[in-house]
Parts: sequence; structure tokens; C-alpha cells
Amino acid sequence: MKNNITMKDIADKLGVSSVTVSKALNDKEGVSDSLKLKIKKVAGEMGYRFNSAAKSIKEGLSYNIGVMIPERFTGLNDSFYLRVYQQIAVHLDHYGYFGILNILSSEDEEELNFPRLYSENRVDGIIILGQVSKKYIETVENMELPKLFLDFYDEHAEIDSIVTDNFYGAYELTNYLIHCGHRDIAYVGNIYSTSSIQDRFLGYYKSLLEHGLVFEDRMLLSDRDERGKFIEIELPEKMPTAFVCNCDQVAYNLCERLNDHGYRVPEDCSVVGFDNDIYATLTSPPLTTMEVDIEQMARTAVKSIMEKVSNPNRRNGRVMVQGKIIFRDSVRKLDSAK
Amino acid sequence: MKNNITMKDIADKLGVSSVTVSKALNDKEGVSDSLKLKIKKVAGEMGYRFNSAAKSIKEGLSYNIGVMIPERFTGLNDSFYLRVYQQIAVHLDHYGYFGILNILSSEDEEELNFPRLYSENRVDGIIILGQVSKKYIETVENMELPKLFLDFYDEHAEIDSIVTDNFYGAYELTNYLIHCGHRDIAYVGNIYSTSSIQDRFLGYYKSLLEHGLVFEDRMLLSDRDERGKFIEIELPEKMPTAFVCNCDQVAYNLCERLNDHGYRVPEDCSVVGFDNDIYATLTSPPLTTMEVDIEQMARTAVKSIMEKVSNPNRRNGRVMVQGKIIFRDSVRKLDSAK
DNA sequence: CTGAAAGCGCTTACAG
DNA sequence: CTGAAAGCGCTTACAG
Repeated sequence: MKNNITMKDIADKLGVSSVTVSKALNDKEGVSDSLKLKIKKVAGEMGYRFNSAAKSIKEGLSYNIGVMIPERFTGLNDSFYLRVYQQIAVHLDHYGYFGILNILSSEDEEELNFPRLYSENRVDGIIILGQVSKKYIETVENMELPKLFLDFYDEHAEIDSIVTDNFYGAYELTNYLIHCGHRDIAYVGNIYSTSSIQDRFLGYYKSLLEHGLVFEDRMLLSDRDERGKFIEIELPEKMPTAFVCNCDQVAYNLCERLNDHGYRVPEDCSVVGFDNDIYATLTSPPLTTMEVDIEQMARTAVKSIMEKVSNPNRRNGRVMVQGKIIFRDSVRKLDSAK
Repeated sequence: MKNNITMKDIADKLGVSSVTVSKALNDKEGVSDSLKLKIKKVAGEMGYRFNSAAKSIKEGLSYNIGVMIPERFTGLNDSFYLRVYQQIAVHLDHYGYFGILNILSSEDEEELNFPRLYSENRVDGIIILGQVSKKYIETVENMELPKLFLDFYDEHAEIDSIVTDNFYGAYELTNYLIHCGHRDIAYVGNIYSTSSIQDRFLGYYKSLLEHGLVFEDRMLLSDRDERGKFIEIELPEKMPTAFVCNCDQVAYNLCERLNDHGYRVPEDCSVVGFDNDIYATLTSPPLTTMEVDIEQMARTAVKSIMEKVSNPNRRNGRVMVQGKIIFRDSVRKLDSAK
């Protein structure tokens, strides 16, 4: 133990009790204003630092929230989750909380180990950021702690979740294309790969249906194999006038491919992406896309987990966070547009 | 307080004392192997979770390390520091530690406030990740805690630091260009902007000197204004055969600019970058560049801070972490190359 | 308005 | 090999 200054030290110096010091420093009632002031002043002078561990042990609260990100989402170009985590940290701060990052190793996920965060009682709640295996979801369910899925959900698990509104987002983007006069619109993505890709496809599909447009098989282009590895996108014989891509990176790949085949964006084909990540600004022209509202997701997640910490029975169900369309120059307004 | 299971509960159940339970669970001496086993078994069955706060208060250690990142480095495309933080978290785990992220708001930096991390005694040490203001460096110096600068240093401050070997990295890259037969090599970067840009320039310069090449003013191209905002790079009248860029993003910008002017990479001009970030793979052809070894930086930082936690007088000085050249296709071997 | 006592859950000497 | 006692720094009743 370093020779830290404690409340007792301050109390001794001023000839009062440590109870009084505690009350003064926490702005509680029962200490005269003048004494409070004097105590705070001396505390400052002595370089007193509050010992949060002592408070924790009394209250049974750590004032930390754990954020678990599966290892596989932390690759080089995958900074999305890290940015979410960062926003979470910022918002936790408003509640006097801190965020502790726990990368979930593939091994622990496989072996269904509890995270150390949990078994050492380091946190008052856990946010699982990024899809974990079905099996591991059960492990999470067994943790006696407020918990929250962020950016994914499980239809069976009784755990609150917060996700981007993929369905509505793709629906809106497709509506926009139709509004611009497009009638032959393709969707790019392997819809069996992830639930977001599938949900975004369904939003696209709903828009088609609502506008009386017929979906044909040739309008669905795959972008990756079953293991998630990107493949070369096969352009259809009869070219659509517009493409809804399941994410910006794929939109970027598509643009490259279109250019290679002599198609120009947006003169010959219009393209929209999803995410508004770095790839959206690397094409020329930059992409019209759906911005995932990271800040809002983080804010909502923090609010939800804090509610659950103060009331463990609180249920918020599945919350959708809406994005917003970023209009850029990758969509052409056809003459047929009204 | 939630109705948590404590060591006392396990002790009562087995008719032993909590001291014995503590010893057993911590694999300390003084408990028979059979009792140890039994205690561990019961602990598991009862879903016992260790209360780290209680340990903290006894030992005066939180088993957390704080990582402070100035707010301005956490922008959209600036995931570098977040990736470093993530690696730090992974390595801290090996020591039984966790990482707590504290974004340093511009306001706190301006007003020279201690981070809450520190004033609440939440961590055993602090890693400052990313350059903070001169003034704030003094504030950091006043914190009575092991601390470490990561990815920057201050010539005056008596604080250990870990940085990429910018100087040697640029030196090596330039050597490589010369080895490929280039004699007229420009450097791209505002050398008054940051110390890394300057250090990289000096490495480039050393290579020129060593090879008897003369540096001319026209060979220094600025890439940003005094406020760090990228500007359009002005190509010199007499074009060099190769460019050393202070980072990949600038190399990317330069390639665009070269293409616009009808120069092809690497046929007409060779280009090398620095960082090996996403921009290095977005040019065509992809860039030969210096990979900053994030993993190594994080590992070194964690090792250093842990040493300082166990021995507060430990000084490691300024440690350089070497990168390695990633060879790709943006450099042409000239015929004059030996 | 002020403080003595008890307790949070654990660990560290020390005694048996 | 086992355990009673004390203590880490704080807060929460409760008494004065």
C-alpha cells in the first residue's frame, strides 16, 4: 500500500471525525457549510484522492461496465466496434462509470468460459458488442448481472438488445432510388451470411413490393462466400440501373468492378451503400449511404444498462436505432423521375 | 448490495473458517489438498464470485490500468489509437489486469483537470496514448502514479515513453528506394507539424547524406497547413523519380494527384508510405510502406507499466519500437539499380 | 451539527 | 493444517 492520504488523515489534521469528512466530501447533510468548505480545502491541499474500492465494497457496486467484444471483430480494418466502445466510454462517464474492455478470445468463446470481468466481480453490468455463438449466448444468460446485446440479437434469448434498424434503413434507401426514377434495382449481398445482410435485403424487398416492382433472381448478387470471404461480384447479363449494397465496402468493391467493365457511376449505374464508413468516401464519386448512428447506439446502450443496474428487473426488449441517409453523388436522377 | 455469495458463506456451509476458504481459493499454503479441493468444488457449485474490490482495498491495488486518449484523436477515421488500446487490453489480461479507457476531453485538457480515473483512485498506472499539450504534460507529471507516454514523447518531461522508430523507419525506406536505383527522391510532409513527421524527414535526410545525394528545397513537399488540415500537394517542376510520404494517407492523396497529372505509379514515379494502414491497400498498386508494429508497442507499454507498478522507481526512458517494411508494388526498380 | 460503532469482503500476520 | 483477530478506507444507521 502506498502512503495514501485517507479521510482519517484529513480528519486528524482538522480535529474532526472521519464521518464528518466523508459527509463533507460527498456533500451530504449534517455538516455546517463552513466546515464543509474547510474540509474540502484541506483535502485539496493534502492531495487527497478518493478510494473508490472502499466505496465499492460497501455498496456492492464497482461503477464499471464491462464491454465484451469477440476477438474476431477486432481485425485491422474493423474499427467499427472500437468506435462504438469509445462512444460507450464517453457516455458512461456521464454516469460516473467507466468502461472496461474485455476482448472475448475465441478460445473462451469456444469453451464457454465466463469472462474474468464477471468471475472477479469487476463490473455492474456487461454489454456484449458483436455477435457471439449460440452456445455462448447461453453462457451469457447464466451470468447473474445486467447484460445487453449490442449490434446483434438472438430471437430466443431473453436478453435486451440494441441494433441498427437494418430493415428500415435499406427500405428507405431503396425508396430513394425509386423516387429517383429507378425501376430495375439489384441487391448485393449474401443473404444467408449474417442477419444484418438478410434484414437489409428484406427492407429492400419491401420497398420493391410497395412500389409494385417485381423481384427477379438475377437482381440478387452475392458478395461473399459462406465463410464471409469476399468474392468477385458477378454482374448480371441484363444490367440494372441501380444497386443497393449491403455495406459500403461491398459498394466500393462493386464500383471497382463496374469501372473495370466500363460502366460509370452514376451515369450508367447508381450505387448506394450502408454504414457510412471510410469506404463510402473512397469511391469517386463518394457514395450515398445510410449512416449508422454510432453515437446514438452507444447512448442508448449506456442508458439501458444503467437502468438495469439500478433496477435489475428492468426490461427494454429489442431497441432499434435509426440511421440517416447521407446524400452524396453516386445516384443519378433518371428522366423518368417525377 | 445484491445477495452475493461470499467466502464466509462457503466457510459456513463447510464448517470451516473464511480464512481457510481464502487460502484455498488462492492456492496458498496451509490448507490440506483435500480440503482445498472440497472448498473449490463447493465454491463452484454455489456460483461464488470473487470480490476484487475487497482485495483492492487491502492491497491498495486496483488491478486496472488507465488509458487516456485525447478526444481529438478519436475521430472517424482515426482508429489507430483504438487498435492500440485494444492490444493493450489483450496484454494487460496476461497480468490479471484490465484496461479502463478515459477519453481526455479537450475541456479537461485545456483546464488541466486530473482525469477522474486518477482522482478516484481507479487505476494503478496510466498510459497516455497520443500527444497532449505541453501544459497538460505538467499535469500528468504531477500525478502520483506510474505513468507512460505512448506514441509520443516530450524532451523535457521525466516520463518514460514508447514511440515508433520514425527516424529509422524512414531511413530504411529511403535506403530501399536508393537501392532500387532512385537518386532524385522527394519527401512529402509538413515537417513543422508534428514530431513524427519531422523525425521521419530526418531519417530520409540521413539516408540521402549517407549516399552522397544532395537535398534541394524543391524535394520537400508540404501536405498540410499549420493546423494539420490536408492541402493540395504541389508537384515540383522537375519531377523526382520517387516520393517518401510521411504517412499512407498522404501517399494515397499523392497517388491521386499524380494520376490526375498523368503520372503512373510506379512506372513514372515510385511512392512509399508509412503506417501500413488502410490507405496503403487502397491505391493501385498498393503501397510499399513501413508497418507500425501495434502489437509490439502495446506489449512493450504493458510490460513497462507493470514493471513500474511493482517498482515505482523503475525508469525505462524512451523506448523505440521498430516497424518493418511491407513490400508491395508502388516502387519501380530502375535500370540503374545494381 | 457532530461522532462512535458496526460492517462491507477480503487478506495478513500470528497463535495454536 | 486451521482459525481468531485486526485492519484496509469508506459509509450507514444511530445516538447525542
